[in-house]
Order: sequence, then structure tokens, then C-alpha cells
Amino acid sequence: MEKYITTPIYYLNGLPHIGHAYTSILGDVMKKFEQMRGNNVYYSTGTDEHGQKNQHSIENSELSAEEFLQRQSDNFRNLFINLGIDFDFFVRTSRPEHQKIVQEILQNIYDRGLIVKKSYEGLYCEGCEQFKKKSDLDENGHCPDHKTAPKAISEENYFFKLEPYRQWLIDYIKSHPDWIQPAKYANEVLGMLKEPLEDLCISRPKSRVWLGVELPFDTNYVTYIWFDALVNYISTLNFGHNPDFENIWSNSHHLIAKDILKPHCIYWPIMLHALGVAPVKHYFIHGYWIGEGGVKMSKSLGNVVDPVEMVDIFGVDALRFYLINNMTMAGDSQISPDLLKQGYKILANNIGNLQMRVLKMVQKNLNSKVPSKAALNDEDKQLLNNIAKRFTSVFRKDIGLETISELAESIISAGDATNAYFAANTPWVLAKDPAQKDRFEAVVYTTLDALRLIGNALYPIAPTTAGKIETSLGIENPQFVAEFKPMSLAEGAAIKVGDPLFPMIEEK
RNA sequence: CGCGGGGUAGAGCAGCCCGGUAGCUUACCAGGCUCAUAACCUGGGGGUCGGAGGUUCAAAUCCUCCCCCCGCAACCA
Repeated sequence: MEKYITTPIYYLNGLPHIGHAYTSILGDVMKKFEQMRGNNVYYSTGTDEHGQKNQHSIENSELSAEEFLQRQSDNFRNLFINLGIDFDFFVRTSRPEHQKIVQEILQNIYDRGLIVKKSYEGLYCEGCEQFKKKSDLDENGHCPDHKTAPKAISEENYFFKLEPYRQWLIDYIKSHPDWIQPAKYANEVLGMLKEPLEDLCISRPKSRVWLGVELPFDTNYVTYIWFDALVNYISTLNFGHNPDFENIWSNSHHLIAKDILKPHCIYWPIMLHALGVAPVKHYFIHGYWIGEGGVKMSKSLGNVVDPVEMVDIFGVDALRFYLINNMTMAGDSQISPDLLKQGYKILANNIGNLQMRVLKMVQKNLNSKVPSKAALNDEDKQLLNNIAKRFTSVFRKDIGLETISELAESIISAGDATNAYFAANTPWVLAKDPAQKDRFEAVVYTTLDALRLIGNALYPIAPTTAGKIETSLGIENPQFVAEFKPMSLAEGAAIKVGDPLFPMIEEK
């Protein structure tokens, strides 16, 4: 089956932070998970290169728009590559094909009479070059940033009518309980839909914003974020020009953080519905990463966790594992160098140490060859069967946030079980007694085979480590497939003792 | 009464829907083991489950009120 996974496209006015890294890692984990299940996955992530914020950043830089956008976009692309993210398409809204499809869609909606022009009156702060709502202002009615009173001005703009589709959307949510996951966010969306929906402003006059896609029916305007950024999800599939579009779109999954719930779960499905296109199949919504102690990250507090720094200290796979293992379903999740170090030690002690202790034993006592499995007893087989059964059941579940965190948990508990098995069977004692040779080999084989199963399950979350584990067991060109057959490790294969998977971290 | 989420051992979390001896990881302590990476195994100390009422034989779990934290409310994952 062909599946499609997307992340939001990220604004370029800043550097990528841990949240961007997380969403894109999550998509990559889901992609690899699905690939192991035999599904083809097309995965897109990328950058939003339009809008006033980006325009400001360009104007404040010494660079041309093109140079600035290229540089900033590359920051994201390079980070994602460094994080091992296997995206199939990197979105850039500056891409001409995207802009063309945006215009086609706008014209389509306009021709259906769903876009109206009217004047918008509001309080405009010249410092921010933005309209302000009363709730944005301080107690004196001034802009909190510029300490000046905003001007009441009126501006003509184009609007997309949402209200006619509100009831349709409510019904859709209620009749598709899995559409928005976790379910609590569906409730939140339903809450937003209790009141009539205002017309959605979809344009900006070029006099204010020049960085955007021109409206096909009025060259004095560019389109505002919604019909530009959201459309990336289908322009990437070459919507309107791709006979296979319906097929892949019907298995599409949007990953987003909770802050952009409203545009994605209200504006976007209504836009698609107006176009005669079905909504995305699933939304997966996650919370924020905040600092240890529940404090929001901020530069002034010095608790900002930078993904690039964390990769330098802990490595890609440990960061990926931490993020996947520690995002809670309920709310926001905490991250700090200390917490990451805890997560790192779990991997190092549990999986890394297990691999090293058994490999060294094979190297010293078995001439670096995987021993015979002929003498495996019931206990040995039971360990392997239990691990295989657990992994099999996880990989049978539908993709989702809960499935992914269960995967992480199942890996740690398999590592625990194998360490306990190893300690209980004292192979280092057996090794010294020639009469116990068969038993010794059985225990070592069992441990190696357990490690093989763990490495296979680890692939979506920690692909590089997974590869190292399999290779160290003498498996050439490991293939990662969602099959967990116990006792499949080839006897006689040459193991390779390499560097520790998770080496000791130097204290600064 | 704008909407929503959270408050459970020093730290990070699960349990709450479907009430019945308070659990996991980490940190700490002790013992074991010594194959291994700061290890691993076993055991232990530490919590009146934000507060107050109520329902019940029984409440972290259900109900009511209150306190605190965090998001969202036209553009930060």
C-alpha cells in the first residue's frame, strides 16, 4: 500500500529548534515503521518561504530574498539529513510548481463564488506592520512591543467563506472518531466549531506583503498563508496533474503540533471540501517540548535545548530515542541535557552493554563465531518467543503516536529481560567448564538471537544503531522487515566486535 | 463564568474511562556477580496521589467547590 506522511512546513525566520526536529523525526520513525510492514511511504517535510515574517527577516538581512531563503531553508534540510530523516520530498513554497498549483486552486475556488472581497477594519500597529486584536494590546490599548497606540484603518481584502461548511465538518468529526488523534484534540476542534466561523482572510495587499503567491484574479494582492502553506500538502503530489492523486491522498497522514490545530483541522478540510477533495485520512497531534521542571524554554533562562548541540553530545540515535520515548500523550513533555543523559544511559546500559558483553564473550571463547543453537532448552526458547511475540504485536498495530511509544518501551523491556536471562544463566561460569560447552553455546546463541530481534525492532527509531547491531552479529546487508522469527540467527556467522554503540559521554 | 491540558516519591512519567493492598524509569542505599561501557542481577528506603467536602463497605480513580501551572483564542513543532 502507498502511504503519504507529512510534517508542517517550517517558517524560515529562525533556526530549527527541538520541536521542528521532533516532528520531522516522528515522521521518519513512522515511515520506517510502515516500510518494515511492507508499505511504500512518501514522506514530505520542508519550509514555508512566504509571508510577512520571512519578509521581515529578509529585509533585516544583507542578503537577497533568494539567498536568504536558500540559506535558511538549507539549515532545516541539513539538520534533517543529519538526523537521519529519510524524506522523499523537501517542500519549498518558492518552487514554481507549487505556486502554479496554488493559483489554480485559488482560481477554482474563486470561480465557484466562494471568495468575496470586502473591507477589513482593524487596529493596525505600524511598528509591527500587523493588525492587532484588542486582546493583543496592553492595558493602555497600546501595542505591547512598540508602546504606541495602533491606528484604526480599513483595508480591502479577499475572504473565503467557512461558515457554510461548519455543520459538515462537525458531522465529519463525529462520524470519524479516529480522524484526529489523540481524541482530546478532536474535542477541542469541536469546541472551536460551536460558534459560527468568521470569513477567512486569504489575501494581503502587495503594498504590505510582497513575498507570496500573486492572486490569479487580482494582481494587487498575494495570497495569505492558508491557500499557500496548507496547499503544500497536495501540491507536493502534483494535485490536478496527477492521475494517481486520489490513491495516495486516501492514505495520507498529517503530523502537527497542537498550536496549529485550527488551521489544519478547520480551515484545511473546509478548503479541500470546497474543492471536492476528501480530507486527509489521519491527523497525529503532539504537544510541546518544554524545559525540565515544566518551564518554557527561553534564551533568558538558558534552558533552550538545541538539537544540533544534543546530537553533538549524545548522537542522533539517542536523541531520536529520547524524543520518541518521552513525548507524553497527555500534554507537554520535558527535555533537558540531564534528562537526555538519563535516556542515553538507559540505552547504553541496557542495549549497548548487552551487546558488548556477549560479543566479547564470543570473541574470547568461541573464536568469534555464532555458536550452535542445537541445545536450546525451553527457557531459552521462551525468552526468544516472548520477545518476538511482543515485537510482532507492536508491528501489527496501526501507525500512531501510541504505537510508536509502545515500540520504544518494548525494546527497553526486551533488553531488560535479556540482561536478566544472561545474568541468571552465568555464561561466564559455563565458559570455564568444558563439560558445559553445549549449555554455554545455547545461552550465548539465545542472547545473540535476542539482540538480533532487538536490533530489528530498533530500526525505525534508531536506524544507525540497528544496522550496527545486525552487522555485529555477522549479518551482511541487514534488511529490516517486520518479521520476528526466533532462532533465525545464522550459526557459524562471524561476529564483529566494534566500538561501543553508546560510548561513555565525556563530562564537560 | 471563553476553550483545553496538567498538578501522583528528589527528577521524569503510567494508573483515572470500567472504584478494591500506589506502579515504572532515574537518582539514592545494601547485597550478589565480575562476562561487559559510567556495567549487570537481586533486594530496600522514600509518596497523607494539589486542597477541602461529598457518594461508597472501599476513592489517585466517581460528584461538587477551591488553589496552582501550562497552552490556545487570524500566521512559533
